[in-house]
Parts: sequence; structure tokens; C-alpha cells
Amino acid sequence: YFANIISGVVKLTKTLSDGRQQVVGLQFASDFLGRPYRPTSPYSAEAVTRIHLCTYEKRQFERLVSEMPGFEHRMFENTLDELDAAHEWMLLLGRKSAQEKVASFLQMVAHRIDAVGCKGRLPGTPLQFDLPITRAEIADFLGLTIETVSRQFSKLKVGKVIGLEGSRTVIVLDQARLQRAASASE
Amino acid sequence: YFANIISGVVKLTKTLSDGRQQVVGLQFASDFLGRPYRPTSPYSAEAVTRIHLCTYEKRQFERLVSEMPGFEHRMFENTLDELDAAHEWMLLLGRKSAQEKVASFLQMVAHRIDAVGCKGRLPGTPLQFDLPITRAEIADFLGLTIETVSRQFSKLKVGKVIGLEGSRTVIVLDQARLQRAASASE
DNA sequence: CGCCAAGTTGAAAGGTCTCAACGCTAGTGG
DNA sequence: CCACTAGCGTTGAGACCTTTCAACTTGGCG
Repeated sequence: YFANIISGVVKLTKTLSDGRQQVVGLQFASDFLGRPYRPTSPYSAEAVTRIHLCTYEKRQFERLVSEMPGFEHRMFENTLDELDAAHEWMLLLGRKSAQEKVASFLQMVAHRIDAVGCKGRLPGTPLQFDLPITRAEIADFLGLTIETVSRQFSKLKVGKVIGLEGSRTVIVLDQARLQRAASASE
Repeated sequence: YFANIISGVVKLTKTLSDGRQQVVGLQFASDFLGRPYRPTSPYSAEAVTRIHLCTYEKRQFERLVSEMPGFEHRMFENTLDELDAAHEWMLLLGRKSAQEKVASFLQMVAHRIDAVGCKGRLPGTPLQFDLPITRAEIADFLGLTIETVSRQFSKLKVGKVIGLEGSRTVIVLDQARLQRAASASE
């Protein structure tokens, strides 16, 4: 089966035989799910929020490919973008410290939310958003433990870089400092 | 410019502003280089051996796309495979120990070499091959330091899992144990 | 009100990194 | 022919960061 996400968030994970898990992708509204041209996906997908999907079968996918000229092209471009994102994530996983990982994560979420959610946000207003996932899932995403993620959140909070309301709501107090803490690539 | 690799190995890297580097891909003979539909690649490419390329311009690429019906489709499938490989690598970078990383790396190279190089190898013969890259590059690939990579090679050698002739030539003595040391995904 | 899951915090253990010294090999020039 | 040098690789010791294990707190919900 294939699907497009209408609303909600889906995580793509890979797991080692002893249970260690790594999130290899987060898919948001309008993103595609499934592995074309293969019988099975090399990863598992799991909803992290309530979701609405638009599912269709392999057959229908093939019909779309053959009948809509631009369809496969668009899929191709999306896949190229996903590959770029994966590369960026490899840099994070391989070379960044826990502090940088968490800061980068917050920036990514802020960016995605900003692009979608709060169009009417006033410039200058501190950016605020809700994390779509739990600490455990963030840890699996960043290649860290829950405790380390929690400690880094606390550090950023104490340093007045972010504010927290409950454990899900994040307010970016100092975007410049968050940016620097994330150590973007050259 | 775009290119296909005729022979040799190319590494794709991303770098942080302070110089930390991560190899995000290794491209071998017959693989494609370049980022379609974007003015620039989000990574840099560097030859790690003497290479032969077949280069062509953006224009020619576009002509290939429009004139050869199956061309873009094949590119798409290759990209999907690269994405799968990237996901596998994210699991390695985020969740595996140094020991497992090095073992996984050796397995990957052995597999790639086996598929291409020594077709006439007798079953049962210990698999032998030359590493295409230096310790420093392996370290950048695995998200480790040179020293840690070196230590893990030594451990595998002492444990009789592999043998080394010089620093480039590797002989796999115990494929089963190497497999286990690599902790493949479920 | 009390329970359970999620999150936080502390202390100790462990793994990887850093810094430093040393070894090996190949190319160079005397 | 051979010391010499430079680059790559190995090894050791200590520092540092993340993990592990444990206790504790918070928040949502019956």
C-alpha cells in the first residue's frame, strides 16, 4: 500500500536486533509514504499523532505513473529532497554533540511548523510551537538517550535560549543563539 | 555539470564550519554524480582514487530526460536505493558502537567489492580486498576519529576476525563473526 | 484522590576523544 | 646505496561527554 498524509505526523524507524532504534525520517502533511518499485519498505512507519491518510494500492500508483505525465517526476524531486535531508541528518548524527543535536532538532521543527502553521505570526514575536513527538522519540531521532535529551532541553532553558510550557510547548527566546548552538553546515 | 563514474571512487562530504566533516556517500563505478533540478549540490564531491568520469552539462541531462523515456525512471530508482542506503547509514551513525561501525563498514566494502571484482573467487576461500580509502576517510564516514578506527581494526585483527597486510589490504577470516560484530538491522 | 506514563535530575560507569609519542613505508636527494 | 623526510597508521594515558541506573517530580485522567 501507498499513502499520502493528509494530516498528522508519521515516523520512519529502523531497529537493531537488540532493540536499539533510530528514527530515519519524519513525514508531515502532504508527504508520501511507501517504497515504490520494491515489495517491502526497508523501514517501519508509525503514526506519532492522530493521522489522516489517503491510501491507495500499488496498482493505482502504477496507473498514476503511466497516466499522469508529471507524477513520477514530482515523486523523483521529492525523493531527491528527502535524500538531501538524510545527508544533513547524517552530518548531525555523526559529528554533532548532544547540545548541537537538540538545537538543530528544534530549529528543524520550528522551520517546518513556521512554514505550515502560523502564517500570521508577527515578525519579532518569539516563535512558539508544540513538539509533535515525545522525548523518547526525539532521542531515537537524534541518536541519544532520553536523559541526555532532557538535560539538553534543561540547559537551553536555563540559558534562556528557549522557554518551556509543559514539556511539549517550546518558545524560542533567542533565535540567533539557537542558530549558533545548532552549528549549521558550511 | 553532471557525471557518471567510469572507474574509481568518489566521496560525498558535508562539513561544519569548524571543520568537522562527515562522508555522506561513496560513489563507485557506474554511479551518478550531481544534483538534478538544483543549481548546486548540498555537499561536496572529492575523488579518493584516480578516476575516470563521463561528464556532461545540465543541458544534455535535460535532453536525456526528455528524449529517453526510461532515463528519468532509472535515475529515480537509483535515488530510491541511495535513500535506503542513507537510512541504513543513519542507523549506524546514531545507534552503533565503534566496534559495530567498523565491522559494518568492512562488510559493506566486502559486499561491494565481491559484487564487482572477484567473480572467480572460490567459495570457502577467505575473502580479501583492498580498502579504497584511508583511515581518516573511514573515520569521517563512520563518525569516529582516526584513532578509534585504528583501535577497532587492531581489535578485530587480534580477535582473528580479520587479517591485515599493510594497512590497506583486508582478509576476512571469520565472516560469521564479522557479521555478528556488525549487528545488522532486524 | 491516586495511579501511570512521561519527564527530570543526580551519581557513577563506560566509551570515545584528545593529545602525544612512536612505527612504518615510500619517495627524495645526497 | 642509503640516510632523510613526510604522510599515514598505531598505541598509550588521561580528559571529557554520554550512558546507565536509580530516585524523584510532574501532568493527565479515571
